[in-house]
Order: sequence, then structure tokens, then C-alpha cells
Amino acid sequence: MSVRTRFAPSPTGYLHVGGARTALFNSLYARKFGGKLILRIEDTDEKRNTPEAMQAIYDGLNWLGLEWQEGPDKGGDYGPYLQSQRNAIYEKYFAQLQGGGHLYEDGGAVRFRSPRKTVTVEDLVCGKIAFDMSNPVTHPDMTIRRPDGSWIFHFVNVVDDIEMKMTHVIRGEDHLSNTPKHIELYQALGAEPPKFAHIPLILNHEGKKLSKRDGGSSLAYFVENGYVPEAVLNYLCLLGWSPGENREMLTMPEIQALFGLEDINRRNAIFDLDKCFWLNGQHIQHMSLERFAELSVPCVTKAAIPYGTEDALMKALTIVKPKVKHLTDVPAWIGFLFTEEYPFDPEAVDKALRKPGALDRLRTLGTAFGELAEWTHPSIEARLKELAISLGAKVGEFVHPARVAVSGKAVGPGLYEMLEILGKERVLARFQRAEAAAA
RNA sequence: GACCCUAUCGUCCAGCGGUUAGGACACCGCCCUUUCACGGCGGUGACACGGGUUCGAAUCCCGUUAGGGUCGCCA
Repeated sequence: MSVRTRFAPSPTGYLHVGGARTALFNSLYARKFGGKLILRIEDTDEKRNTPEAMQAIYDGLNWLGLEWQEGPDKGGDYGPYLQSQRNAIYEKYFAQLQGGGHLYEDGGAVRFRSPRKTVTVEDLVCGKIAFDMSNPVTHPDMTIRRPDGSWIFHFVNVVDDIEMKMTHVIRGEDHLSNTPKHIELYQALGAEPPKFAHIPLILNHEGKKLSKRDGGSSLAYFVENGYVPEAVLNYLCLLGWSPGENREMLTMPEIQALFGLEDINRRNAIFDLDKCFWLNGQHIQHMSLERFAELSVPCVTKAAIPYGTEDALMKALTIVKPKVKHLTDVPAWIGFLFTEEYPFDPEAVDKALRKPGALDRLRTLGTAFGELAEWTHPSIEARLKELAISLGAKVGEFVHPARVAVSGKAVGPGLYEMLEILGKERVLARFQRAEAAAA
């Protein structure tokens, strides 16, 4: 039987990073065995069921590049994939339980009568766990239907997993304690339970379950703050799973090749934005220029950078790519290349241009550059260093003023690359402008 | 409270009876005669505690403590 896994979020208005990781693991596992990932929306709670909430799930999954083979938007042989549209199916299974004498009414709601036995969960991550369900006080019969006829999660979740022929249920550990109840349902329905794998939870810095209020708990946070999907995917897979050999930076194909449920640990992990940030820089550095451009263009466009030709933009992106950490920083990092009205950072001006002798050095450098016949990164670098040595000065004493003069900032791409792209005339003019700015 | 899970540097992850307990992020220092949210080198820093088992325990067992989860007519 081919592997079928599922991601079954409820539309809460945003995609939680924990959910994203669950989707990731389900996807990895299904692909590893040539199986399918099914997207099912658990929207039995009417209140949450809005089109926007649904869209947040699609947007998040699409942004990450996770693909599912069956779902509300894709169809499939076991649809519909929206629980709100599966009422007839639930009625059928409900009748089956009723026929078997498993149900009873309680205050208008319907409960499932527990067999009151010990249920053993054989979890692919957690191992074999026995739950003693005999005490009705500690394990009350679960409600499966409300008085208004609507369904409760436990019931529809199990019915759907049976109907959709799920072979593996990979979900958060918060469901581990619910699993024996689900198994009771499978047994009452005469169905074989799927294999379960409960993955550890993602906690915030206080050690509590990551909630909506925590920074970075929503996948949208990463999209908005200039993270690249490959870095987020990489970071997420490292929470609770290890590729072995102390590997940290991985591409999706590498993750796919190395992933296995047996390498998932059972400890909850605290979400650490710092490492994700570092990974983001690493992935940007290592990705192709084309990919970087593809990811940067929305930010550049949004900031209305007048980059002129595509060729000019690509040149700018090339010199910025090795150092930039967030896509959202790209506009600020390349903006000065395309306008003579670039702003001067007062602090940078103070530090680099108002130092004793700084403007003199800038003038000297300008003169030397003016006589330079060839304007390329190597020739510019050679001339600047030559000048520094001949004057007994440190290279940095020329580099700093030049950088601030030409870009208005103390940080940015490599100086010589910047100068080359700008061209000699603009550089010399900017040196002049800097003198005015420093005055 | 009951039940379940967990317990290695601040954080993430290695370790699966014998290691100077390893890597990464962060932090600190030095270097790169180009600043840096670049790069290189080095450093600080952990086996929660108490009992066992064993020639030998971070590794196995028990207990304690701590943290997390579940006990909904939420999902």
C-alpha cells in the first residue's frame, strides 16, 4: 500500500510555524516513499471559517514550496477535502456507530461509550505507550456531536483518516494524549488505525507553546521580514530532527534525501530567531543570482527603486548578495546606486568624514582616481592601496571616507565593487558632494 | 489534580556502556594592511538531582525535581 500522509489544519487566520513544520515532515515522509500528501481543511468550527483564513494556509504552503497531491483546490478521489462539505459521510459513520451501540445521548449531545480498556499506542517517534482508559472520571466519554448536529474534531478526524485511506498520521505531540481515544473509534468502526508519529512541539522563549502573540509564530512574519523559503524550511526541519554529521545548512533536496522519522527526537524545541536569521544569510549567499533576483524583485519594486535596466539591477544585486541578510534590506542596500539624491547617515558622516584629515584624504583619493585610466575593481583597489602605502596611512583611512561619500552609509557592499559599478565620473562627483555634506 | 511525554552549553542538534562530551547560532577575543549583519582562527559555556546495575555510566533501571502536553459540546 502506498504511503498517504496529510496536513489537516483548521483555518485560524494564519499558518503557525509549528503547522508549517508538521506539513514539511508529512511532505518529506510521503515523498520519501513515493506517496502522497493530502491537504484537508478541518473547518468544522463555523466561527473560524473565513475565506481569508483559508487563504493564509494556501499562501503559507505555497510560499514554502510544499506541494500536496489532493486537496480542496486540487481535488482527488477521496474528496471533498473540506470537512464542512462532508456531512453525508459523517452521518454514515455516525449511523454505523449507533448501530453498534457505541453511542448515547447526553444533554442533547452525543457521546461515544469508551470500551474502558487499556489502549496501546505504537508511535513511530515515541515508541509503545499504554494508556489505561478504564477510569471514566479521568477519561470521560468523548462527545462526538453537538446538540445542534455539528461534529466534534475527534470523530471527523478519524472518519476522514479512514475514508481518505491515510497510512501515516504525523502530527504535533499535543495530540498524543488524544490518540488512545482515536484508536477506540477506529476499533469501534472496524478500521485499521494508521501508523502514528507524534513530533515534539515548538515552544517560545518562555518555554510555552508558541502562540499567536510570539514574534515569528506566524509564517507570514518570515515572508514580511525578508526571509527566503529555503532558509525557513531548513530552520524548521532542524527543530526536532537531525540530519546527522553535525550538518546545519541544507537544501531541500538534501533534506529530502536525509529525512527519516526515526531521526526525530522527542524533546520540545524553543524557537530561536537568531539561527533562522543566520541560515537566511547563508542561503542567500549560496543561492544562484537568478534565484536571488527572483526573490528580491518584489521588495525592490515595492520600494520603487529606479533601477533603470534589468542589467543594471542584476549588477547591483550581484555585489549585494554576499552580504545581505534580509530581502527587505535589499532596497536600502542598492538604492544609492540609482540616484544622486541618496541620503547621508549623520552618524556615518560623523565617524568617517569629520575625522581629522578625512576630507583631505578623500580629495587626494579623488585626484588619484581622476588620473586612473582603467576603472575596474582590481585597478581601483590597487590604486587606493598604493596611495595609502605611499602616504603611510592605513587602507581603512581611505576606505571609510570613500564608502560614506559614495553611499551615504557605513555599511554596504564591498567598496571596490560599488565604485566600479558607479563609474568614475559619478564617484568623483560624489566625493565633491560628500565634502558639502560634511561641512 | 490525574494521565502522558521530556530532561547534554543561553538556544538548536550530535552522543545510543569506555570520548580531552562534538557541531551550529548567539556571546567574547584576535586576524584578514576593505568598513561590515563578509571571511578566518581561538575562547567562555552543558550531561537537573539522588539512588541503583556494571570493572566502567551523559548513555540502562528506579525515585525526586523541573518543564511541556492532554484531560472541551476548540481543533
